[in-house]
Amino acid sequence: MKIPGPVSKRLALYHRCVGTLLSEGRGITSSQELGERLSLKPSQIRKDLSYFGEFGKRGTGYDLKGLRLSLENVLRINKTWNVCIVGAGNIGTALANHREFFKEGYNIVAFFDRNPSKAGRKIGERGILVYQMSELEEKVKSLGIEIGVIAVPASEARNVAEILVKVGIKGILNFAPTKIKLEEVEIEDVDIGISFKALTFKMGAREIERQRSIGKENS
Amino acid sequence: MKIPGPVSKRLALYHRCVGTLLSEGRGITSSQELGERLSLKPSQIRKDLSYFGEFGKRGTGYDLKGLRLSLENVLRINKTWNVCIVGAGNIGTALANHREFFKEGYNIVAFFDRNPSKAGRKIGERGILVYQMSELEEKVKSLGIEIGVIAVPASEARNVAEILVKVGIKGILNFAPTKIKLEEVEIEDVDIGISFKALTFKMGAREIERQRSIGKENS
DNA sequence: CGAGTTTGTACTTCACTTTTACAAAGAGTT
DNA sequence: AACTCTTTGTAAAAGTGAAGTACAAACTCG
Repeated sequence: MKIPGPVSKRLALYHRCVGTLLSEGRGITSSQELGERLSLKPSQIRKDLSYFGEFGKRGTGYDLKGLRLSLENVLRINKTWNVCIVGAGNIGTALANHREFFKEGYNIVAFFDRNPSKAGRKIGERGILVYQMSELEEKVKSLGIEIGVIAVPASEARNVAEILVKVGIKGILNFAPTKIKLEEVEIEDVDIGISFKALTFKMGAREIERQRSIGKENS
Repeated sequence: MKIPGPVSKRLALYHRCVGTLLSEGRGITSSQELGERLSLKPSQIRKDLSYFGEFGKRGTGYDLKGLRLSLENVLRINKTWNVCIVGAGNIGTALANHREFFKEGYNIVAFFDRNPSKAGRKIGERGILVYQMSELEEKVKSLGIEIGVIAVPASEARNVAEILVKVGIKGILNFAPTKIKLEEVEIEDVDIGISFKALTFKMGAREIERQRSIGKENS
């Protein structure tokens, strides 16, 4: 069965919300409550979940612990993923210090950098080692790395992505401001520059709308 | 006229692609070329642009400099936006060091942090000052800040957003792992945790598909 | 002037997403 | 056990965006 694209991000939101509810000491929830917290229609939540099974109990709702487990299976975070970051710059460092990711099953185990003088350094609070690019293939194997984060300039991003594919990486999180398209691997883009521009575009649209409605008012 | 949501992000992509073409020394382009570079249909690009005017020349294509200017008007980056970052942590520092944003019209002018001991420090290569939260209102006015970046833990994010709205901020870029919904302001979320989970979900889906097709092959 | 391009746009079709609506299943009460 | 209330799961309908088609209009170039 084909799963619509946006579902994956919503599932991740559900998982996070379930975690929040659990930490508030709650035991069960409903599609309605989740919908309120996430500004989504309850029916959409039920439909999204129905792609993967029946996790609720009619008349009661969803058992939070069970739902979390189910979502973790669906999202494939019932295991720890070993992650490497290519590019030992600011973004990479920020990621390495974000202990949230480790808690959620993503374990950053190595940095790689084109600049050989960075090799041997330790990055961030957890002191993650920087290796040379030439060591990538060996380290991916020996450390069991399955996910690569691209945190290099746009001009190098495609090249890095191809290298990652070549050494057997199956998933890439791309922070470089460029669209990479490769058949052999899943790529998820995090494009902050585009987000800034989309924001100012929407701010402009809102401003125009505001002025238009004032104009109408006075006419 | 109602503009479809996905259009804003595509416009930002066009703008970036136009910049790349210009830096390659090119003078004109066509919807076909843009389509090839961005993996989009030429008709969609023409359609997106047509929402905002007629920027091309029939028989020739688009003058790159003119198109860039037009896109900058549409995206509201024909001016410099003054930006503040709330939360002087790792993400904030990474943003402050990203000179790309400044080049594109987003000028980070101040940090704010709840922790008073951080006040007075200078962050990043450009030495941007950290102020106390109590100085927010005054600084937003005196520095002409219009955009706020939320780079604090999820638990504080909503509170910070409400403060930002109160002092007159019109646009928020939210890096905290939580969905904030406020009527009075445009909010754009950058949610790295969700991107990680969406990635492993897709990796799992691809794996299942692969196994399924192997199974079919052997039956 | 005529052939060849390429845009801008109207119209259609298609695919996907969201919403609506309701039967089915269970909980709680009397 | 009968009845009410709640909430799920899902089929069907409605809505939305994307893709494809088609073509007149505008421009270039020889």
